[in-house]
Amino acid sequence: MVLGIGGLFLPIQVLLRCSKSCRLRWTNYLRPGIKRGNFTEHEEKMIIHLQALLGNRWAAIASYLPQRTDNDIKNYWNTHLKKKLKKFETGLDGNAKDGFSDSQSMTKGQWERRLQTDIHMARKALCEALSLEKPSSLCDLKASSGFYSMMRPNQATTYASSTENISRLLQGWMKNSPKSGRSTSETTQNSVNNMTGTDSTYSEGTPSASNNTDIVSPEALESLLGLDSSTPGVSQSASLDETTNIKQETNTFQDECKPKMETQVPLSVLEKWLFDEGVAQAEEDLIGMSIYGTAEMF
DNA sequence: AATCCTGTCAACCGCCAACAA
DNA sequence: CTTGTTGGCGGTTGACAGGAT
Repeated sequence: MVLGIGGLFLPIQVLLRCSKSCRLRWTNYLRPGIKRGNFTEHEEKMIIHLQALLGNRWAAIASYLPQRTDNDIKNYWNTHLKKKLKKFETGLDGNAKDGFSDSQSMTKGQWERRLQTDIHMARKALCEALSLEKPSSLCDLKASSGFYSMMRPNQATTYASSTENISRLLQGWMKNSPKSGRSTSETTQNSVNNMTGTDSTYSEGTPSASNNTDIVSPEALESLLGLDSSTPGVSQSASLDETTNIKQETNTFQDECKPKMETQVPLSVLEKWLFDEGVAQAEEDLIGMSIYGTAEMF
């Protein structure tokens, strides 16, 4: 049903929308330059990274993906990525065969390995950022339950409160990633500027942060992040050179974060499985990633 | 063909902060 | 300072489409 007004034919719904709805529809749907559907792998990786770093702060995440709306990213997270992480988590619970048995476009576990590498890179950037920053923050963080707690938005607030940290952290990761439409520093600063306004109180814990329900279980994410000192899954995923670096960085980080951590987390099912799969495939994937990384630019 | 189930996504809702009167 | 308005944000809902039974 349409109504004609002064030569303009408008859907009846338009007339019933409040200004707020109109704005929303414009920003989420009508605004020119919006890219819709079919998230690229790099976008997916960025979302995963940023979600891990920022929590469910979709507007902030969207600022790094100029062509995507926060709503779009939020939907994509809720419908696709959360599911993938869940699946991954299920796999860690000893039902790996169920988790990975599905025939998907990617080969068995490929996505997970990539995700693992992605998160590792994010962690690497985090290490760099933190090692540059006051070490005392690490002590605060280690007081809580390990690295995962740091990544949990409600507890990560201690860390996330420092916009400098976020900026540095993201720069650390993004310099390893295909450049986006905007330059890294530009987008980072932009986002940081966006965040400083409302997030100055973030360290105190915002409701949205504390209400975050998209949290993968500590075990799953710690394993994903390769927290445990024996991280074959991660090191197997990296090329030799990078493996060395990562190992060093990992050790550094663990030394800083969990110096007294003596209890070795046993190999997760996934890690065992990754171990079995061999280095070759992992390296192949990683090479593929770097190729992808340079090829698929915005 | 009909029904059920599931996935997707635009839109709505409520909360909060900024701003103006 | 108080109150009202507006805009931004994140969580959630509901309509719709497509596949499965």
